Amino acid sequence: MSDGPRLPGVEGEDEEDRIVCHVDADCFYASCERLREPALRGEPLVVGMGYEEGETIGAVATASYEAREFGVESAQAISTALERLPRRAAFESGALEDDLEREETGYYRPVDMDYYESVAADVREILHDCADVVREVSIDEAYLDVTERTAWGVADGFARHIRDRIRRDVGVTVSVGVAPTMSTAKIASDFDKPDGLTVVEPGDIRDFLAPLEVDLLHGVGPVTARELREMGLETAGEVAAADPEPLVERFGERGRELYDRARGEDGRRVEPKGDPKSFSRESAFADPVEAPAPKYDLIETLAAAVADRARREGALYRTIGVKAVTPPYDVNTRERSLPGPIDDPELVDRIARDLFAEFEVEPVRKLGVRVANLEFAAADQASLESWERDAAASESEAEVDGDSTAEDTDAGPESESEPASNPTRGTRAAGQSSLADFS
DNA sequence: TCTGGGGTCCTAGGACCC
DNA sequence: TCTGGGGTCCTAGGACCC
Repeated sequence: MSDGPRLPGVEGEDEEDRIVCHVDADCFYASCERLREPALRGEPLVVGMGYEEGETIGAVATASYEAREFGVESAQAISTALERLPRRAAFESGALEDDLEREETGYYRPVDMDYYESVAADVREILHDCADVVREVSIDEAYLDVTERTAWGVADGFARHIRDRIRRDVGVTVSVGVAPTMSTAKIASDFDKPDGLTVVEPGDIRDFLAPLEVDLLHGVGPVTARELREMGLETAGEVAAADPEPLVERFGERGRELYDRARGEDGRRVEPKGDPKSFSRESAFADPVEAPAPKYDLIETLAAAVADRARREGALYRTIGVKAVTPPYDVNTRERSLPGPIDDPELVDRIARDLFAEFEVEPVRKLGVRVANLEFAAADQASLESWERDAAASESEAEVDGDSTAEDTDAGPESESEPASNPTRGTRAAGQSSLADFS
């Protein structure tokens, strides 16, 4: 497969020059809405989470570029968005003040994940057709290793091909960044949105990154950006030229990473995403609630939803947790780990209630239930009772052959390319693992 | 910024073990 | 009884991402 020319003196795979492509859909949810409702094209459009037609609660999931002109931003409260950009429907029914122009209003739609998923699946198909390795980061974003498919010098044509094919066959626009590393490819895709195409060749990385503000680096949020500025570091170039020691001192391992990324150094290879680490469901009250009953009702609903999700995905969980957000916005988490992995909705409910009891009398704005420490070994309907029943019996054999069973899927690097959410993943041939054991 | 939902990774202290 | 040092697991919180 890799019969291409090798650089002299370069042996290790990690040192090999890769070509990484980052594909990022432009305001994806809004694009999807326009796909099935073409009248929304060119109009200000806001897609709201937890939003329902005519309501004012929820938050902005995606705002079209036209809506952003009015100061609508993602993660904003819908109520704020509505102040800046009133609903077109309200305008047309004459419900708004008469000095408002039609052009000063926009469309609002609730999130419809099932539909967006179906569009994303079409995009994914094209991406997998264009690359040997694809890492899907989220519904609207993926990294592709296209080293074997293109070369520096013609990479822009290859990226254009991906972009145009998605537009033609699916009908949504994406922005593409190409670079030798994941972190720079990501920044490149963001550089020229929407419908952008940016190629950063190996020799140009430092110059490309240098003028960028630190918060454009992946992993730098508001807190880190402020601290970096306090250290006198405003741009990626300044971070790249700085002494890394104070960064490591202040930010730990992340400081080192930050320094590397700012220099365009990133040893990560594009690898398919592994199994999920946790499942959670959460929900907010319209106003803080003090009475215990509605809170326990919500815990029950969330616990059932999470347990159901885990079962559908074929996951066992060993840790159950709750989250309670109390005013003003204090996030409290409690969790408990069990002796062994289970699939037991009753127990999720019981433990979630138990963990939540501490907040029974406090005002609560938001609640969540989570399961973690997941195992995707073939689910055999474990419950705590059955686990305890079996524990004594299996303890001795676990010592002997626990490592060579399906359980070792957790231990190694996530290099196996089995399809996710596949209940057969525990059935890997015994012969394969024994070969690996001796090598 | 007055706050939606679903995730990931890191850190730090304590328990516990050898 | 007090004391070392290393390793792992658990829990809570925080920053960040989309």
